[in-house]
Amino acid sequence: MAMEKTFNASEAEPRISAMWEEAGAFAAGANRSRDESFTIMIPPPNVTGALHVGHAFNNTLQDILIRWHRMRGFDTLWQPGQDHAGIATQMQVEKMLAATGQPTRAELGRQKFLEKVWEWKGQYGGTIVDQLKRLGCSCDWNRNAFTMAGAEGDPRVGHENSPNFHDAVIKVFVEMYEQGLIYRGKRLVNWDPHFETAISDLEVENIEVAGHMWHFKYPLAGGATYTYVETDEDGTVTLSEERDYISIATTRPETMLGDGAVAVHPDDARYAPIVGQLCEIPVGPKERRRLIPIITDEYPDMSFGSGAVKITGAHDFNDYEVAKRGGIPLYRLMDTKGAMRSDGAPYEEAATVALDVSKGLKELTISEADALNLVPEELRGLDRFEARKAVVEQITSEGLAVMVTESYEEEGETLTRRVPYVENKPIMQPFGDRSKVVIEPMLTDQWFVDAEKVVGPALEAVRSGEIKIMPESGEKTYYHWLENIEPWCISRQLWWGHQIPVWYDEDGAFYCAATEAEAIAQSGGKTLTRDPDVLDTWFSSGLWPIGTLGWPEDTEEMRRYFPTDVLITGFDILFFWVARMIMMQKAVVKESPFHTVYLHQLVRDEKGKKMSKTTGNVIDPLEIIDEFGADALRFTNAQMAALGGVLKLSKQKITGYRNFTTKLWNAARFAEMNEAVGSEGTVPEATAMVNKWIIGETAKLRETVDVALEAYRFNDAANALYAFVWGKVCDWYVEFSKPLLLDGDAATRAETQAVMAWVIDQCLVLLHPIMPFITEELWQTLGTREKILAHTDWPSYGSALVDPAADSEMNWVIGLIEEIRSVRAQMHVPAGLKVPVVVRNMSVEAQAAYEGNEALIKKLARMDALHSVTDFPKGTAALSVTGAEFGLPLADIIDVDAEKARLEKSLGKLAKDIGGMRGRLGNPKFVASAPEDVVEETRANLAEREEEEGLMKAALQRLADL
RNA sequence: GGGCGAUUAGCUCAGUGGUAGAGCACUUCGUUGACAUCGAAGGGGUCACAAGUUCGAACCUUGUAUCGCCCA
Repeated sequence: MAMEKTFNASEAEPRISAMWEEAGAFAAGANRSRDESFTIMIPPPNVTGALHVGHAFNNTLQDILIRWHRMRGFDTLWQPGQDHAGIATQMQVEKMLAATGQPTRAELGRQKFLEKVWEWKGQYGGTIVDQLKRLGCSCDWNRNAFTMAGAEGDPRVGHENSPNFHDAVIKVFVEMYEQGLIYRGKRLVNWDPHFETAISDLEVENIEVAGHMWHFKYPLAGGATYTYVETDEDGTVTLSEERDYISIATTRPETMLGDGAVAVHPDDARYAPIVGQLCEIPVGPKERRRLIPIITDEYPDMSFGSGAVKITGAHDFNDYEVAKRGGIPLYRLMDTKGAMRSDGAPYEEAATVALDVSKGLKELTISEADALNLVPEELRGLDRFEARKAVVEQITSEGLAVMVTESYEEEGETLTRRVPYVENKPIMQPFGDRSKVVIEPMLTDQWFVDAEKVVGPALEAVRSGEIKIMPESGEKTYYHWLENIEPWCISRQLWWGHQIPVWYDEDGAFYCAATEAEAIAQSGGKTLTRDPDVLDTWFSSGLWPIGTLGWPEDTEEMRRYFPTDVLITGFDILFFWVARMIMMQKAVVKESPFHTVYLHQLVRDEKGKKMSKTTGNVIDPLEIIDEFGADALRFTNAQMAALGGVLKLSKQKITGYRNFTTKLWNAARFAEMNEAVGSEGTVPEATAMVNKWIIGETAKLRETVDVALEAYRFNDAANALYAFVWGKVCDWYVEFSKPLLLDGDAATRAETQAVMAWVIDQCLVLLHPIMPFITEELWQTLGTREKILAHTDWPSYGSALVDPAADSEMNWVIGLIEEIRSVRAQMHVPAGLKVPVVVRNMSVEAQAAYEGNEALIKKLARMDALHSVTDFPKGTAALSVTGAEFGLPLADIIDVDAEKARLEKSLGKLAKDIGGMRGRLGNPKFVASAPEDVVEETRANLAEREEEEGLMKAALQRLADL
């Protein structure tokens, strides 16, 4: 049965996948031969997800580690699963409903809508699993988990064997609540007006956009005036005028309606005369303008704008802090959609109450202030950006905008006019990372994790080295965030998610319990209503390491596989997920969930740009697998995985590694054609130097690969394998073996077959973690095996197999062949022509090396005979080889000028090297301070180079005689 | 503004103190019995710049320039 010339990936991959699956090859503990476990938790892709290049990269690295450990006999588990992805999934299903003409979410109601989501999940939730299988991921697919498993409505499709994740989430919430780590509060949170839910700080993207800064006058109450004085650095007065207003700059005029105060810096002399007075918000019905106090606070920056800041505690995070410090009421202006409120009492009524508050006649509770709608009737119900326009217009038309003089051209003349002072300037605006709409700081009741209370052990775990974050720069980022951590808002006003286990009675008192029955019992038998909100998706994925192993039950898996070992994930979710997992596992089971975190960058296109649909530079890993095979993509991923490096994926690179699979295939094909198959796995005995040499090289490779993988240097492992297979086995060993296999005696032939078979097998074994498909296919094609390759033992041989004599002899042979080829090419000797070689002054070692390998030297250098001479004939090109003076007698063909140029060039290079080495050795300080082996090596090197130089010089001399 | 990182061959990037590397691209040659998805040979680099530490610096220190990323 002759092998095909190339590996047919599209035919073989599904077949091999099926074989692995049937064999249960990836089950937890498969091929286990020792006690240590090795566990990786997959970063659960969104259940809505489709495989993109980032997943492909990330999962390739995980699979490499998993397969490597499984082959080494560890009790290995790669835990797969999906994340329920609250917002993303709810969005996807709503889209589907709209596209298929079904009732909307609101029309369906909560229960029916959730049924639709579960249905959708059953239908499409397995997509990513199939795609990961195509990549060759050796997860224990029977254990596939889901972060919503066991929640209400779960029909258990696609994660039938996963534990009851929901119970774990609820238990943790209740426990953390009882420990005082979770609390409910009315706080300013990031509100997404599109999804009408609170989101966490991390889900907000601050993007710089073109914005405006308006300057308005807030008139002083009762027409009061003061002298406004500006001075320069020296204290010289630069401006002094009577004012009846205070000037305020704002980028958000629509929030003026909710102002509770104007703040100035306590050191700001300009406003000292009016601190404590009231001023008027210059918007709203003229007869009912609200008055607010002018207060002092450290927050305003005296050099920014006018130095005076309006304080809208309910719509700005900085103002919120000022308002809390100053006891300023928080007036909410918008509804959940980001429109101006239209609820509550008429403006006049609300404004009257607010005025009493400003005057100190009345105090409001937070809820009372929140109930007050201070939006004037004509603005109620308007979108916030419409309201902004209306407010600006109103103020300007009333003459309360700060005016500046602007010059303009008209009919060739330069004229001036007075215009409102509006600065065009870039401002940072918050956007929802999912909805892409402007986020509104909003005062709402939410649930929070008191992050400050759980952050300590998480910080300590990394500081103490219990958890190592790679690359190290990740640790700095981690510290920086955790040291400045804010409360984590975990409630979401969504339907798809873990519903918060809290029930309220009619009086608003609440009871936190795992079940409704327990809550009722707590309440003393009252009628209760459950909190409609669900938990942030990241709250549940934060429990991934234990929830997937059956916690809170005391399971066999928990005991065997927890704590897990390595987490491989993208840099972008260090805070979202990694830090929170550490915090939560520390809080719940008092252990670090893993000992190593490997963070990688985003996978980009070949130019380093982010892949995006709009740019059109998206590479679809499934198309790549179709075209080049999964192994080529995987090898490319491994090869580009330099720690901390930018990941640039190009089709050209993938093509190159696809070619590498072909190269490997053909080396195996050569072995098969020469019956060099059927290795027993034990290192073969060898007598021929060639065979001893390649065995030693293989041993070095195994060490290099293990050292690289141990250090998560996937690129080093991949590059070493590539260099070995292509540069050592294919370029040299296969060629060396030909004379032995074709013309050698029976014993040599048998030995070489055995060694070749072993070497190819070792290539397959060592390459398997990176390229599982082609190696498995070849493994089973080349012999009848006891075990599949995925379960074959990883070798442990090492440098003891290196034979120094074989090593130096073969390197000498390679050097000689390369030198002959080089001279031939530069002298333009026809490629097919066999040439004689002359030699003199051959050392014993050189003679032995030559004679031991004459057949293959002759073949690979295309030489016909070696003649010993006492003097080189005229027109002989000298070879730069140690241990003997070799030459190519090319009297008829030699191009004297070309040969002179060649010699001079190599002499130039030699002179540079020799100069450097002599300089160093001539420096007594070098000899005194440098390590002995460095000095020794330099001496030996120098001697060698000097010998070469002598040969070249003599050759040049001979040319001159021609 | 704060933090982190990068700058090495035409391109993409390895290289943590001891002779500057790989892949691709390029040039020349090749129907050599595994492979043209191939083989052989070759050209190509003041390691961003400046100063310092050192016997010795692409590598360590400081500064400068340029470019990224994260956070405000």
